[in-house]
Amino acid sequence: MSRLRGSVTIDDVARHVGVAKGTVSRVLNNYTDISDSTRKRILKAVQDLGYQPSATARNLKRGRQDTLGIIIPVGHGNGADPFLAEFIDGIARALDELGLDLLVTTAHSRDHVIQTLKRLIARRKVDGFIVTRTEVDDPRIAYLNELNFPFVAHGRTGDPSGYAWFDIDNEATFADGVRHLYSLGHERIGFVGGSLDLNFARQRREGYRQGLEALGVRHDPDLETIQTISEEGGLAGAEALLSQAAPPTAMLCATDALAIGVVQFCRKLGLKAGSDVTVIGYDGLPVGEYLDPPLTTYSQSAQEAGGRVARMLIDLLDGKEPQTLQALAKARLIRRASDGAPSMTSDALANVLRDRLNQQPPSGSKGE
Amino acid sequence: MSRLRGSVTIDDVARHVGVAKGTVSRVLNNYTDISDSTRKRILKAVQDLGYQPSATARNLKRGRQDTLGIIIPVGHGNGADPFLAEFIDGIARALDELGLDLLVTTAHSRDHVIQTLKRLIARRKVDGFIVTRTEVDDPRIAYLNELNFPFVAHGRTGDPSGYAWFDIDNEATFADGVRHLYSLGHERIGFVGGSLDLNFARQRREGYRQGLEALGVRHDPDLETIQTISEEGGLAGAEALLSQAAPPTAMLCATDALAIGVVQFCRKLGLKAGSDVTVIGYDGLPVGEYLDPPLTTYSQSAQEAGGRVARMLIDLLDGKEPQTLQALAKARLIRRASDGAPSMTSDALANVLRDRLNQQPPSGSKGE
DNA sequence: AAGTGTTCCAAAACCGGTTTCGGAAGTCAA
DNA sequence: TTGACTTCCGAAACCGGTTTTGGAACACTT
Repeated sequence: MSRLRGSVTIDDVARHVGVAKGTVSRVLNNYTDISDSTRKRILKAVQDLGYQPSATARNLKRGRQDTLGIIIPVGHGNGADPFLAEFIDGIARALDELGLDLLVTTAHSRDHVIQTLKRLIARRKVDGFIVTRTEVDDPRIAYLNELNFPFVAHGRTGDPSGYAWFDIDNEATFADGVRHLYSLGHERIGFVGGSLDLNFARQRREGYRQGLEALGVRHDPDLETIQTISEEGGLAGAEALLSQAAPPTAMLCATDALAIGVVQFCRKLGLKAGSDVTVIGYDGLPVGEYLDPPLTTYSQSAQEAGGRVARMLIDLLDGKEPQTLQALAKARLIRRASDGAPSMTSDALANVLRDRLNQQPPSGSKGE
Repeated sequence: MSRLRGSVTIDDVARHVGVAKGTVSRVLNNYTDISDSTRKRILKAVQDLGYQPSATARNLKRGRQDTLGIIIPVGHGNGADPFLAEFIDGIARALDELGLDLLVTTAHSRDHVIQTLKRLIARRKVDGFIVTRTEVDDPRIAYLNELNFPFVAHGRTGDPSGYAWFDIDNEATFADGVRHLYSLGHERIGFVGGSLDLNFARQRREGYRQGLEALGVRHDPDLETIQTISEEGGLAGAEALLSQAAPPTAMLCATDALAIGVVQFCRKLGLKAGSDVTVIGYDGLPVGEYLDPPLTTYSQSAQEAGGRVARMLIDLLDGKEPQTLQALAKARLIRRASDGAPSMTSDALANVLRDRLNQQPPSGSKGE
């Protein structure tokens, strides 16, 4: 009969038992107005025939898809983010328990993201979205809010009211970073930050400043630098901070990518991170473990975050108010080997650097 | 009227124009039996009302979902694979052009994979699957073949006939690796492989052997070791090969994870990869760039592979025969800095190693 | 015996599209 | 003028579920 491979429909079950298909449906949806004997006969038939309802047909009537969407932004060709891979893993695990699924799409520009959002919503392919890498002024969030379409953000925007989000307490974490460095004995603590368009970058700088203030250390603007978030940015940032008359003995970096660049710059100058100078990153990237020395960094569990965000979205779809779905978590310090007590004062460091910066070869030639 | 936010249905459009909804549908599906004037009026109304057909309703009738599925296997808690992140990116890009979407699920055990497969098929949520990390005897492929459900594998199984796949020519690539090492001057070339349950691991060892044979170099079983694919496996593999009387001066590794372990073991012994000993990996992991020295490796573009596999699956759904959809690609050698001409003979190396292996401290303490 | 509830389920409407069927109107040749 | 074809489109069936409606059968009052 049915030309689709083995697909058993509700009609097949109904016919097999000799009842109306509505009755089968009611049994499967736990209505109470079915006699025990009929219920049993139907359940047996469902078993025997291996019937599973078609998600499509059910969704058409119900108006739900049992599918959540995530749109991952990807740069031009430059691979995907390992954080996102784990994040998605966390989401998928959480959804699996509830029989929901995750639709993953990538978008390569700001316009493309909105366009994809629009398509997925109009075509009704998903019930809600998970938005990652929020910006201070995020067009996706504006769009979804306007449509009143359910979503949860991983990370906040400039105005974090009125929608559901889960975020790391960047301020507290970076203030903690400053405290940690200070307790190691560092007094000149630098900060290598990222573009202030990104909300988290702004918050991390704020946390750095708050940390200093809490300790009563004067905030020196020369110890702060803003770079693009990349290894190159880290190189530039380290150069900017270290070539000063009174360089920092420790550098707190907004991301691991920046920290990796900083460590590289230090190595080029023959400085060893962890003893000559201290570097701390943020992200807990696996790459950090293989660095020389292994990078000390703050980390949140991406998988945990994914699960958390997914559960929040489900709550939202169940009717909870977005305002009640806002949560902060703190990142954990993973001490590896790029931090330690200062081996020399800022002045001594400046002396060492003065010579080396001059004789520094133009490029990273390895020598024999 | 409609209680769903702004959702315009085909009926709205039909009413607005004053035609039957079937007519609207025919216009949108490019039927030819519609007069130009009617077509224009309808298209205008579609524009004006911002109508987009509901994927759900369309799928119900069509029996297609315009959605492909991928199930990523994840170990217990130990993060996701960066390769897969890029692979998914490649798939998503290819699908985006055609308006298809990708459903991503994770599974944490063999049974769970089959179970998820079953659910997704029975519920008719996807039209086809992409299967990654194939095993020599892969239950997923057996299951899908049995059901005659469309899928494309990334990687082959022991019996690669009868289904669509895309794979790297592991044999050719590893034979090429041997040739490369030989041309650098290495004569004792080792191989650190992975569990032979994994099909690619088997093929890579085969390629290694073929490479030797093609050069007329005698195959020495002592130069081959099989380890679990991980950094630890690499450490163990390096120890096994290097502690012999006639150690290899170069080691070809089945994956980057193994190669990373090998490099680490060498470093612990004070050997520098790229000069004292040569190490080549496979995977092109970004991590490799940050290694000291940066790892020379073979790589396929994960993104490209994803796109390729996605397009194959689409062809399959369009009715192409699976047998015509089988393709091999060759990996590219990315020369970084862990390979080079041998700086000493196997004998000399053995001498150096003899001392160092004895005075080797039990654990990886860094010293000052 | 008639009226009033329950209990249980069949039948039909509905979700929003696609596709089939058939017929009205117009065109053209005979 | 009539018959045969086209052209174009309305009406209805259909996909496979869920939900509403309504009524048969039975038990229980009064």
